[in-house]
Amino acid sequence: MVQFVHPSRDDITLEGILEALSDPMRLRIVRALVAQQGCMSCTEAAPCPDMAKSTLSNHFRILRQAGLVMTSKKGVEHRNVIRLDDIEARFPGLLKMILGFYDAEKAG
Amino acid sequence: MVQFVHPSRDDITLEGILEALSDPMRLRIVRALVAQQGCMSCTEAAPCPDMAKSTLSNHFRILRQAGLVMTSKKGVEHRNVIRLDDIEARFPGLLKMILGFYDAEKAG
DNA sequence: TCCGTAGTTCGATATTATTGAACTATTGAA
DNA sequence: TTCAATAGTTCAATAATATCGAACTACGGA
Repeated sequence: MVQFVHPSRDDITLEGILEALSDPMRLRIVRALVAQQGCMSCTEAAPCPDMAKSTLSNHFRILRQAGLVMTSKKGVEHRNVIRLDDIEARFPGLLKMILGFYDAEKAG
Repeated sequence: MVQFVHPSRDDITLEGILEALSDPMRLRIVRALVAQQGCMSCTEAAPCPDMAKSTLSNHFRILRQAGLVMTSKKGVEHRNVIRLDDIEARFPGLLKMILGFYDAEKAG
């Protein structure tokens, strides 16, 4: 049985957040999770369909370790939720600002 | 004669900024440059004294490419300045917020 | 019980970062 | 001028990290 380790709110670091969000694929995953306002399986939140499962799994592991994502098991799939409250408590406004700029850039 | 390439303001990307700031050493360099409110040589802004010159040089190259730092040559040394205005124009509030959280974290 | 699905883990390869050594450009002193 | 010292870059080799496919685990349904 796979058990996930999530850092407590206070153990979320700026370095971890920046490191996690510095990868374009992970930024897209986080973007999708925030937009969803609920949980998504890993495959649902996948940033591109041709990415290897193992790579996707690794990205989620990094997002979990950074404290950005909380994963629980539900049946055969994993339910991933963005830890909005914890991130907001730790770094108020940061995620919203980054995603805002991200969206603006994508919108052109 | 070494000539430096700096992206124009509009070519500064969020991805580039996040990528550049996701490295702790580069974040410390940027921290120092902002605090200085003026130019610093590479060695002056070095995040730790035992870092290899080539590594330090590479970090500055990444910061330049991201559009965070502007480097000009003055005599035997390089004058590095943080591109505050350009970054603020492109991503208002972002750098200030990140550095604010960084300082808060360091203050413990 | 057996098959399909969703993810993880593992070992190998590909990419990226770091390093020391050699090099360039500039300054200052003999 | 010439020589040594300084600041930083470039290069080639190595160290570290990311990606991948294959094998594996766990669960659900036929």
